[in-house]
Amino acid sequence: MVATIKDVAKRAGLSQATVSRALNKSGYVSQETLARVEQAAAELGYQPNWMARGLHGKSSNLIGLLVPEVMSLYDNSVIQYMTEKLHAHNYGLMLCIHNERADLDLKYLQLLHEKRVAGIIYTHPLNGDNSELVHQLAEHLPIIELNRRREAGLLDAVLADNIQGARQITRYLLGLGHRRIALIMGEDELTTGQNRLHGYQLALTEAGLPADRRLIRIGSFSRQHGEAAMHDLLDEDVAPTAILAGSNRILMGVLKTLTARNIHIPVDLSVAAFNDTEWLQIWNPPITTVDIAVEEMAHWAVDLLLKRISVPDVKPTPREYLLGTSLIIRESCRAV
Amino acid sequence: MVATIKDVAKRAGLSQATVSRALNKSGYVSQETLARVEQAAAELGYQPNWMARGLHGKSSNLIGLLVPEVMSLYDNSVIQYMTEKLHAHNYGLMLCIHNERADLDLKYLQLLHEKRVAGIIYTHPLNGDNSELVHQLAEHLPIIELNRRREAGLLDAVLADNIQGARQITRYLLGLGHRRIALIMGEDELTTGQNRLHGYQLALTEAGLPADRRLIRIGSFSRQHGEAAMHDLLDEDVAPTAILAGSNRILMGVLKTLTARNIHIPVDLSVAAFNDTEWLQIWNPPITTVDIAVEEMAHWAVDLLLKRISVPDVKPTPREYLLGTSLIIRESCRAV
DNA sequence: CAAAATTATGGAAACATTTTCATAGAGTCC
DNA sequence: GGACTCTATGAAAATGTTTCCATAATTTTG
Repeated sequence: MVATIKDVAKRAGLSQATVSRALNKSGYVSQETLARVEQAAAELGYQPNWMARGLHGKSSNLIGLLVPEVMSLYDNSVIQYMTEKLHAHNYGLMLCIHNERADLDLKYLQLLHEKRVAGIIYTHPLNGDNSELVHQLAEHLPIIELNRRREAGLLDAVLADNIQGARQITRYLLGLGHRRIALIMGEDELTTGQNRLHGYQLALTEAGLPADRRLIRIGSFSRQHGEAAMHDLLDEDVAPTAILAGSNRILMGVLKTLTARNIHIPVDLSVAAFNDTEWLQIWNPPITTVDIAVEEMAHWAVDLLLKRISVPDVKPTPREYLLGTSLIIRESCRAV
Repeated sequence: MVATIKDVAKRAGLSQATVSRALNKSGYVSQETLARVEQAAAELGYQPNWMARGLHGKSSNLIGLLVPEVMSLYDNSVIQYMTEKLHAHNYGLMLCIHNERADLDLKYLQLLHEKRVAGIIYTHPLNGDNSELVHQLAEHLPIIELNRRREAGLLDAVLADNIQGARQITRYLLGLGHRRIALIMGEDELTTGQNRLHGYQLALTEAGLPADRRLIRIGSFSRQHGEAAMHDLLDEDVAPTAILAGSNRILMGVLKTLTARNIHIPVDLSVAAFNDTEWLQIWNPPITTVDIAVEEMAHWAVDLLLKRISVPDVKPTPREYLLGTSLIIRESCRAV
């Protein structure tokens, strides 16, 4: 049988209340009493029961992380960082993966609510929209939007500066002499896609180039879309000289098509991507990409969430962190 | 304010007890009452409070998943499946990532213990060994070894049949006419590496071939080892005609080296791997590999754990599930 | 030196459930 | 037709904490 606070109290010859205060360093407790409590607790190997603890304040010591998948952006480093940081603050991390599906997302939102998590770090699914529920929940508990957003200024958010990133890499390609740069992008409803498109167009405009409709392929952030769009682009009268793949998944499709058509990077075509993965370094040739510091993203998200939890504010002014992007130049783009 | 069972009871004109029974489908409840309860619950948007629920039985409704990383084997599908299944049984999943480090692993083991998790699904870290603590913990709560094991027969385990898998793919290469098949493998302390080596040797022996020491490169499951070992093998007097990369990380290193040396797969060299990832399909040429059904692995692990939790047995006979492997033939190996 | 503030502790309520016990009507058995 | 069993429900206990309220002792303030 595991020791409860009652057992500690009995052993120390004190009341539960005092033991609780001593252990939590809340109210007044004398030095001597504190020592007695600590010794008794140690002797009994007492560990507070997490559930009973959470029962009172009505939030558990859990925070929910609801994301589309555990790869690319949400890979080891992000999740690892979050786990570690949260554990250090005595929070557990409850991971849910909605797999871009709104129905699963909904289920998990409810679940996290039921589990009375203290807060949620949330990435919208691509297919479907539960933001109504999200905003509703946000009235009771802090929610941080991570990496994606549907509407600006409503919730706290930690985002990549996608406008800047897209502009940066498009400029780079323009600098190499490319004039027909195609953009294969995913869903348009989210700021991610919108902003990347925006940054791309911005760079073109700055260079005095018109945005050619046929070079912009908006579909989904999927391998299928990347594959099909790439085929399509190659079948155009005037094929592009550079491709900007809007995500890792899209990139996979692009690469698949190029292999199938026996088109070589970068001699026949330059390719650049968004976000970095180890496989992009391994690829022959290594792929140039725009990346963000994911650890930093994780850091801000957790930090902000913990702050919101510790200083409850009924209607806080939404904060927004915009993460700078960095261009990782490899060998997949050549000058023309 | 969130609705409690009390509110539901009041609205339905019943007692808390009846509502509880109705919602949990435990004791006797009439059809009519059940309907009333469900309607009231729906109207109030009632969600049971998880912690009050867990307070009763002495274990939290959490189970711990302690794994090295969230990629390759432990990717979306595995974690997604586990989350879903566990949630369906009213358990939460607490994810911890030890990143192959024994010190982190230790920390998380203690943490999971403190949090009174009802059980742990556990994958040993490669660097270092906490199995003593693991066995100690296993006396109090069910622990399932996942995918890796240090010693047979002590704990419940869900493992891939690595002997069979390695044998299968080695046979395949032998069938293509290869006689000099190199194996680049990781740590030897875990059954994973041991068994894959064993299966490899088994297939060679069956074919009446001697196991050439110089073709076996045991190091770590890392990209670095793959890279170095591949270089080394190519510098041998008689270079191998086929490479068996012991993990995805090792494979990355192998591919990197081959690119650097301008060696083409499969014309110059055949390459096969263990475990499947989307990038293996994308690679040019797509890489042949031995894979296991990860969903099945997740399924057995969760199933077994839930069984152990529901039927507590002080000293259960350890169960072992061995998952069959399947050979996924792509285009990275050619007949010689 | 009296009043007020601070320090220290215990008793009991509160948290939201589940579970046990009690009660009682309705069938069923012999 | 009495003894049982089955069905259905409610009251209350139990779970392990934290927090609120009360009570004193001690210290500070005016």
